[in-house]
Amino acid sequence: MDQDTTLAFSAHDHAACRAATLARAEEVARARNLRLTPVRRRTLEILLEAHKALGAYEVLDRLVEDGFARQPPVAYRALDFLVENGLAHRIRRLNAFAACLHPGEPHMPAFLICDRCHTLAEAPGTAVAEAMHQAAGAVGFAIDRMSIEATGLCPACQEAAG
Amino acid sequence: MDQDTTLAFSAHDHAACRAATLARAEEVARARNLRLTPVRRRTLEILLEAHKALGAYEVLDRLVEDGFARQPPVAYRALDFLVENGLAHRIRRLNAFAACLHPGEPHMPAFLICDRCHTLAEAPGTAVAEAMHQAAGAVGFAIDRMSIEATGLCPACQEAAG
DNA sequence: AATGAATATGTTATGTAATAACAAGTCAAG
DNA sequence: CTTGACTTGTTATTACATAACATATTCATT
Repeated sequence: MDQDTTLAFSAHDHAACRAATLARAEEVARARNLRLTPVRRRTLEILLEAHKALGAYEVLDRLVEDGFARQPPVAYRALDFLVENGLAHRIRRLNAFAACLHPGEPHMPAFLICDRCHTLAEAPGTAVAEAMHQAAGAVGFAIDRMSIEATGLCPACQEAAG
Repeated sequence: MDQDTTLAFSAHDHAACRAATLARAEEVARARNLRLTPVRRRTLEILLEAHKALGAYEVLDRLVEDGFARQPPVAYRALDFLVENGLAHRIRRLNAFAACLHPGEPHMPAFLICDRCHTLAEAPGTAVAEAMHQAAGAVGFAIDRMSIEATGLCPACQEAAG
């Protein structure tokens, strides 16, 4: 298991973590000629600061604090842009969004959502994705995108819940 | 690959298919002492007739035709009951519901959603689920439930689009 | 049969998530 | 310096989901 995944369930330096991820995201944007405009950049920062999944309207609330208009499209457009470009992920079970922790690296995240503390971990889903492609291939289905999400209890909450 | 999955993407006798599935669902309900009341039974029939994923309000529209009140809880309660008891599935990517095609048989469905014709197939996701449990176990996460969904093109639509 | 606990339904209202549509502004390439 | 692509501002609407509480039904137990 890689380090980042483990980190999601442990205490760590959020500030350093998010600064590094943001820096990597900016590199990716530059390399691909993406326009990381103020709203978009701020939206990504917000997701990184939260370090968990945020609903579009929660993001919007924070954008408002930064002077942007309180209008759903403001948040949705920025979030959609980030998701389209692999800088954020959409968590369907939560109707929420989270910053991608591995921008640039092609990866198929499998999300682990704690029912109790709502921490979100991005586990490496390569094996999962492979099994999925196999199952789909067997019936001739050509996969474009997939969402692989699980709910349950993170290590800490398992202890707490006994 | 099992037969049912293949069937989802081919022409077949919908009427016979849904009658058989409904019969199996009724057996399951009897065996487990579930109360398959009129709304619930009718809701299941509606899902089976559609043979694709339906939004809660689409289900509600059809329930209204059968004399039930046009109130969201009517549809949601019936749908939630069916999902809770494994007689239907919730497709998160679509905010929609579909009848389970294998009621009673424990299974982990992997959903394949065609972007073009919106057909939904329930592929056997055992291998996928296993890979998932492995990935989760490695970080100490205890999975309760998971959703495995993919969008893409079904065989027929690949040809049409190709 | 009476009764009480659990379950299911009827109903009103509200909360939450997401998008349509169009006008106006920005920016880089020709 | 203008054209075309992209981005943003703004209004309004649509879609999805649940809270809360009253009523009724069911079923096991007296």
